[in-house]
Formats: sequence, C-alpha cells, structure tokens
Amino acid sequence: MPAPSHNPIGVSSSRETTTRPSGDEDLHVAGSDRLRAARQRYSTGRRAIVAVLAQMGRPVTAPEIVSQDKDLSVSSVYRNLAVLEAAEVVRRLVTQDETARYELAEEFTLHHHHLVCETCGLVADYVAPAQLEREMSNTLDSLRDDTGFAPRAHHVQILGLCAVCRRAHER
Amino acid sequence: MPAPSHNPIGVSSSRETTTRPSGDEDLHVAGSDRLRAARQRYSTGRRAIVAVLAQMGRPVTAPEIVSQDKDLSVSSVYRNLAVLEAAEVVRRLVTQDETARYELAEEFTLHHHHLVCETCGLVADYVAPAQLEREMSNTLDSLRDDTGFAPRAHHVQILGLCAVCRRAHER
DNA sequence: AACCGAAATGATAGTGAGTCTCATTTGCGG
DNA sequence: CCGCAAATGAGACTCACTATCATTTCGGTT
Repeated sequence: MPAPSHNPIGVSSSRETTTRPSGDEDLHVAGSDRLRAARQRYSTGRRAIVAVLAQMGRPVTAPEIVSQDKDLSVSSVYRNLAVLEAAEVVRRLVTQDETARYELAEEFTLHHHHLVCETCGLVADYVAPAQLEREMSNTLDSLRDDTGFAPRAHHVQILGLCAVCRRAHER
Repeated sequence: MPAPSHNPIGVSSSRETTTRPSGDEDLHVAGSDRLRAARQRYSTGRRAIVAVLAQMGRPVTAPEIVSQDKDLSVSSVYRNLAVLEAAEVVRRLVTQDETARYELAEEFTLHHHHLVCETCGLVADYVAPAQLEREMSNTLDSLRDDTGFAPRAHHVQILGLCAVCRRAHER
C-alpha cells in the first residue's frame, strides 16, 4: 500500500482519507441498506465498486475502476454505477476533461468540493471553510425564493495547478 | 442595458442578456485584438462563432453552434473554439451531461456562475451575491497559502430543477 | 434441497462528441 | 502579384458511454 505522505488536500490513499471518517464495515452495511431500500441487491460487483471507491479516496473514472479490479466488466461497472448513484451510495461528477468520475456519496464523507488540476486533470477533495459554506447556503436559500430555480445541491470546482504540475511547470 | 438588479438568472434571449453589458462592435474589436495578441487571425469562421455565442446568451455546445450557422464545419468549429479559448475570448465549461459548452470569456460578461437543470440539462448564468464572492476569494487566498495547489479560477455549479421542469414535475 | 423467476452479468455492437490527417483554399507581407 | 503560412473542411478515427440479449446468479417458496 503506497502512501503519498501528508497532504492537506484529500488525495490521500486507502485507510486515511481526509474526507472519509468511518470504517469499511459501516460503509458496506450502509451501502447494502441503501440498495435494499431501492429494491436492489448488494451484489459482489457492486460491493467491489464501493470498495475501490473507498480505497481510492479521490474521484475516479469508470475505466480506472475497471482497471483496478480485473473481475469487473465494463458494462456492469457502468450499469452498477448508475444503480449506486440512484441509491445515493455514490456521486457522479464531471470536471473539465468531460469524463465522469465517481466517489462515495457525501453522507459517507465530509461535505467537500474539488480542486481540479488544469494540466493533468487530477481531481482532489477539498473541505471548504465553514464561513464559505454558511454564505453558500444563505445564497441558495434566497435563490429558491427569488427565482424559479429549485437548487438541490451545489458544487464548487477550483481550477488551477496541482503541486506536482506546478513544480514541473516552474523549471 | 439592464443591471443585474432583480432576476439574477441570465437565460434572457438575444439582444439583452443580463450577463453581457457591452455591444457587439466592442466585442468583435476586442476579440480581434486578443487573437492578434496570440498571433492568430480573426477569421470569418471565428467571428461567426463569437457572434453565435453573443447571440445565445447562455453556454452552448459545439454541435449547437454548428447547427446555428450552416457555413461552419465541425472540425473548424472545434479547432477554432480551442484557439478562442487559448486567446481567452471564450470559456469552456463542462457540466453534468459531459458535453462541453462554450460562452464568452468573463471579461466580456459579468462574473457569474451556473444553474444546471438536472432534468433537461439546460445551463443558465447566475450572478452570485457580492458577499459570497468575497468569501470565495478569501478562501482562495488561504488555499494558495496553505496547500500546494495554485488556484486560477473558481466555478460554482448549482444543480437543481429549472422553472420549466419544476412545473412539469409537479403535476 | 431442488425449483422458479427476477435480477444481475458480460460480451458485443452501436452512438456521438471530440480529435487527427491531409489536401485545398485563403489572405497577409513583401 | 507572388509566395508561404495560416485556416479550412471532408472524412477517418478514438473512446467514453449505452443498448441488446443470451446466460448466470441468487433470493424466496414449497
């Protein structure tokens, strides 16, 4: 298990993500519950996908998931990601490189946003200051009142250069 | 030229967008300048793309641009959008439906974010309250200091139901 | 424990946005 | 007016993603 050292950003690996406080057991139990609530089975394939997402600790693409676990087939991964998203076990997110990425639903993580590297496309988790979140929810409240648009979620993407690309860029 | 006092949503049609204050002449002059600065020509095709974007007043996809102006070819549109983006005349943005959309660069509009309808995919401009923007820039400042990530831009997507889909959904 | 039917799977073909190539055309500089 | 680099457009290609469908798995019932 490689460990990319300490890092205030949530690109951390396996055990110790900044954005996922609870253990793997709870995770699978909760996943199973949610699927049952949606009248779906928590099959081996679906469990495997959740395991990969938990292990990665950053949003990953479907092809990445397939290559992580060779027992998974392409079509099943896509189908199951859709099921897991509908059951709110995973969250689907799209960034600048227009390939969908998946991560555990926010209920299994902390509420967070994303840092997107414009050079290499890497997406990292980022927990925003409480004050910003407060301001955001004020804003959403008035949006609901002032306009016809009914907000359900918000998502902040911060675009820039990740540490690695920044160093590579400097010289 | 309406100031974005009420109705912060910018889905308004043709002439009178809430998010683009200046006239078309200025726009093309500025566009031409920027391209020249990037050692590129402001060719007919590129001008046509800018005209379409100005007219639409909301982020549009490349296929939409092609269908708006039959003189444009697919390959040229993609190539020129890339050129225009590099010259910072247009801005490329990707939302949940993973099809890139383009709009005029922010210097030709007001600083704004986007309302994304989860049902129909429509993307509308949204000018956020000053207080939220203030909080956002505080956050970005400390991000730059605290982590290895160098932010260049931020982008808030508010996901939910647009007025039309909301009404269709209610009954 | 064997059976049934529904749910899940996986190989494969299809879709469509976006990219690459290259021969042709356009248009600025001398 | 010429020459050459920039721009164009048709079409082939890539690849993430979806749809199809025959096969397999699994939970519930006798």
